[in-house]
Amino acid sequence: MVKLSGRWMYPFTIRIPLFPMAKDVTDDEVQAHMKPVLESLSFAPRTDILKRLMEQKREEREKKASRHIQFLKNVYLHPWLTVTEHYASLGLGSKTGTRVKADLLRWKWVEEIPIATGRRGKQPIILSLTDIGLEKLRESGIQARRRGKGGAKSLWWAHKLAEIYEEKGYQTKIEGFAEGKATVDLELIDPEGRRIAIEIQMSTDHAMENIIKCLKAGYDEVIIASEEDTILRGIEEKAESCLGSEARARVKYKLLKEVLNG
DNA sequence: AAAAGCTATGGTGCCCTCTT
DNA sequence: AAGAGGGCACCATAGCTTTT
Repeated sequence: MVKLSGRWMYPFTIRIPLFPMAKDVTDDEVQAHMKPVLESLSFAPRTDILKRLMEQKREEREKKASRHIQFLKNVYLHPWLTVTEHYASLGLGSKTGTRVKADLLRWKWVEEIPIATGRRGKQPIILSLTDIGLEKLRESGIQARRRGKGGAKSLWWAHKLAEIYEEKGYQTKIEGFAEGKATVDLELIDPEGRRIAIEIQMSTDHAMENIIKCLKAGYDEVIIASEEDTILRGIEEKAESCLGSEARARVKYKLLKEVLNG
């Protein structure tokens, strides 16, 4: 019984006839003796087998890689999902999901971003595409645009807050990926029909533009929300000097974790 | 007030069975 | 044999509570 690891798919049997052989036999004599025997045997050229094997290996690799690409695509399309939510939405168990994620991290296709929720327990983790990851998506024929770094985080907050407010009976609308459009991160309509805009600020950048944009759009209330108190204070300070008292009264400043847990 | 302990929450690892 | 997947124990963490 012969089994060749890796090069021949199945074990096979061979028969070796007993043949008394003189000790001083030459190679030529052996070849001459074996020639008619070898010619009578059928054989498959090894190149075909190798081709088939390589094909099979390639298919396996592609199948595996496609799972990684699927995961990557999911991260791109739903950047607000946490790690385990990604697993669930892809139908991966925790084991498989963890493995795929570990690969993506090892290859530096994605980065982990923990979120300080202000709640007890481990911080949920979301994933963000790296430049390499973005390139991989494009190589796979998926149109993918570069998105801002704080993007995934603010989307997570927007979705989480939307969840919270929906439970309280608000209508909610989350900003999509509309390019260049002046939309707010999260739009709320309370049960009485008051329109509220929530802008999630990861830094003080563009804060005043956002506030003015929302005020002009006619929201009854504008909430500036941030993870950090220092950011809120910084924005508020600017607003104090830029806005009139009427406008100032419509703007509120809240810590994200307090909105989430309050 | 600092330290230690508790606990809810999110994520991970091990071991097992089943399938291919 | 290797991979998939399920079950379950375990780890890490941060806020809360109790002890010192």
